[in-house]
Amino acid sequence: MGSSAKEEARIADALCKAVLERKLAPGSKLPEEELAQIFRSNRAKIRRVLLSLSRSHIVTLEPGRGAFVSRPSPQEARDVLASRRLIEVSLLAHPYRKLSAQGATRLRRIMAQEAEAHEAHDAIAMIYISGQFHLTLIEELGNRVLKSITDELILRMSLIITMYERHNTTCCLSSDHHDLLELLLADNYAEASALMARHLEGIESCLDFHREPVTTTILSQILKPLRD
Amino acid sequence: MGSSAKEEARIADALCKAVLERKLAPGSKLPEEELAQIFRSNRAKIRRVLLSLSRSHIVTLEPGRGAFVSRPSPQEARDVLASRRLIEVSLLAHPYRKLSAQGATRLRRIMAQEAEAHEAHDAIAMIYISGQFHLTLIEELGNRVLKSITDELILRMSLIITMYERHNTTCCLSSDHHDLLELLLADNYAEASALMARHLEGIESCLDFHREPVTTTILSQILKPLRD
DNA sequence: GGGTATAGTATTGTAAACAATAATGGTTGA
DNA sequence: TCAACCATTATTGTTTACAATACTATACCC
Repeated sequence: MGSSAKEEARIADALCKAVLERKLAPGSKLPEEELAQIFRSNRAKIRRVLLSLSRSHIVTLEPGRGAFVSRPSPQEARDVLASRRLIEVSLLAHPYRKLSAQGATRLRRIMAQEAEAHEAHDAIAMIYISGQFHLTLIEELGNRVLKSITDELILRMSLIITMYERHNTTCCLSSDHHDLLELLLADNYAEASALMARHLEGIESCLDFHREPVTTTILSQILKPLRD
Repeated sequence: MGSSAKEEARIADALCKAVLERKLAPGSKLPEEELAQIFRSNRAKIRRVLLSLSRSHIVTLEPGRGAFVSRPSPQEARDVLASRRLIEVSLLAHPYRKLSAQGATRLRRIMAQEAEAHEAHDAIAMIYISGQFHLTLIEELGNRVLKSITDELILRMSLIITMYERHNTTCCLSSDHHDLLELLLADNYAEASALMARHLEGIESCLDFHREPVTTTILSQILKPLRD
């Protein structure tokens, strides 16, 4: 049975979600045995998952020392941000196809969740849902390849924000998402693209690459609730 | 010693090069034991390499059946082409930074190699060098993240061309590369971007997604010269 | 007291044997 | 002659034990 690949995907997803939700700090050690116990799995599977995540630049494998949550350098951070901006801004300016009614519905649904999380002051949920908004937008106006590329970029950006976020800042204004959808529905892609540029620049302006990032190496206790 | 990662990179590179040079046909079986012998390695390392390549969509792992060179579907092909077009065209229109003198030199050197291969009627070398031209361009005007993204897209495109190329067509006119460089040196990025769009569309126009692709499952004999 | 060396411990890396699964070929019966 | 079934073979998947390496703590010397 092909449940092995499924199980590995489950573990990888749990780890990615932990990164997205800023629970796994960059630099954290990821011991194989410990992960195997947490996910009720075995070292071999964990090992494959870590190899996969290292290919996505989420995890860094140091030979002989083990796996660590990646710590993107300021240069890598700038490159990731610029790449994401290039893709999203360009796609909005020259969409692969126009936003369908169905697509608009999907986006609205996500925005409703976003508002809900906002009401509940659930910052963690908001980060995740915000990512989903961007990804859905790319899938609707673009294609799946761009989506999977951006998926990885968003994950890497999560690490970047955790490392370099300036204090007392609130990233990713949800009002932008609302305005964005309005512009798309009005077929105003030029303005939508410009707004997206400002939106992403807004996130970037919350970063400070000079600050030496705190390396809160969180113990894996935090992963346990994410098992399933 | 960290020679293990090096060795795996060597094997992965050899396989990627074989894909780039159209020697490994899409659909070809990649038996673990055979690869281990060819590369004088062992199954464990081959296994990790195949897992890595599967994450890059170069190889498809079918549980219980083994690894195969990927066979991108027409839809996936269209998505890969569109994504690459988006990235390269947008980057030329809005480059991260202008082409430096050093960058121009790098590109000229690659174009010289291209001319050389053209003289020698070495079609295989030309494909590889042409890819290098595009990648260098992205590295010079953009950044490393975009480069590595495009690196993967070019590899996937190689599979796509092998599968869907119309007969009697010559893809990727090298004269375009020459004109492109001239435009960049003249600081005419708008025209360069337009030329890149035409250039990539030219490649796409050589494809025919209706044609059922020939599955020349090449035996791995062909890989042996690529061992080192 | 601090720094270095060393013994012990924990973790990662590798290999090999075994189990499970899918492909192959031959046989039998209609 | 063809098709279905079964046995054989080959290949993949998993587990285990072991080897190598890096970390930790203690003791010893300067």
